[in-house]
Amino acid sequence: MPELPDVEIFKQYFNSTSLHKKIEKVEIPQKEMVEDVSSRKIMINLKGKKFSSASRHGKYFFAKAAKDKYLVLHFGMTGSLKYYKLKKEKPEYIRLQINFKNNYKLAYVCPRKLGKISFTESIDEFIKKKGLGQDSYDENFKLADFRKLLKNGRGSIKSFLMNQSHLAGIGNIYADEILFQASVHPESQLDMLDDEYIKRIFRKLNSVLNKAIKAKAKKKNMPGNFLLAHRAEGEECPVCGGKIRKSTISGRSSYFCEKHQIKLA
DNA sequence: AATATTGTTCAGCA
DNA sequence: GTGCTGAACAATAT
Repeated sequence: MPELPDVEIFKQYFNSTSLHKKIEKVEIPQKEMVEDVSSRKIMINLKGKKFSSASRHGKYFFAKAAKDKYLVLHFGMTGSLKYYKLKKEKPEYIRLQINFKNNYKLAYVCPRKLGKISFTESIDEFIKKKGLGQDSYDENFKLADFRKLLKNGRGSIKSFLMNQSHLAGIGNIYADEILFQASVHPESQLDMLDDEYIKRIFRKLNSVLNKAIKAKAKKKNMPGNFLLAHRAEGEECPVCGGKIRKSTISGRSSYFCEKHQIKLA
């Protein structure tokens, strides 16, 4: 479930396992998943280097291998990272693997192959080329910026929150969660949201991402009033006791409480 | 067995 | 040109 909080946790995991270790070999068994560059280029640029830091923009992950050299990973719907040593710990569906000199390996696992492997000389250029908007979990992202962004959008609030060119990092699960916490129906139209609603959504956007990251993006650690653990038709709303409903918005399953989430349309 | 699934891209349309 | 919507994509779990 890699949305922003998940990728943030992958970054922390990477930082605590894979920095400052010499890279002996890079294996890319799934060349089709490499985008815009050759897999050869990635291997050549990583071999013999050490990762010095990692960063994230929206759902994209960047690992710095040298000055102006970054491995880029996107996790699609099912991607993850695993650092391991023993053969019996080796995960299935490895699409890229970094073998370190200390005999540990970092595997990029992606069963459904909807992720992407890439490489860039400039993170800013990469973000621009991808047309990604402001990162949703950036302390410089303020209410005034959010207001400005909303003015340029049309359609439903949920589609807006999920649109990576407006705001990078929020996907289906967390868009639902933010709107659930803000008591706003996902199909509410942007032009109907007054400033009170905008403030509320923005506050919840921040608090939901914060709490999700504190919970290590794990469902079982999430606060009890989160929708996340109750995403099923007919479930009881953990906030007001209403019924959880499901509908399709922007081609994705949306879950919301029919009782306390108000529809503005 | 049929159905659902966390994301992005691209064609089609307003 | 613009920007939104919905289908397609791959492979698995239930």
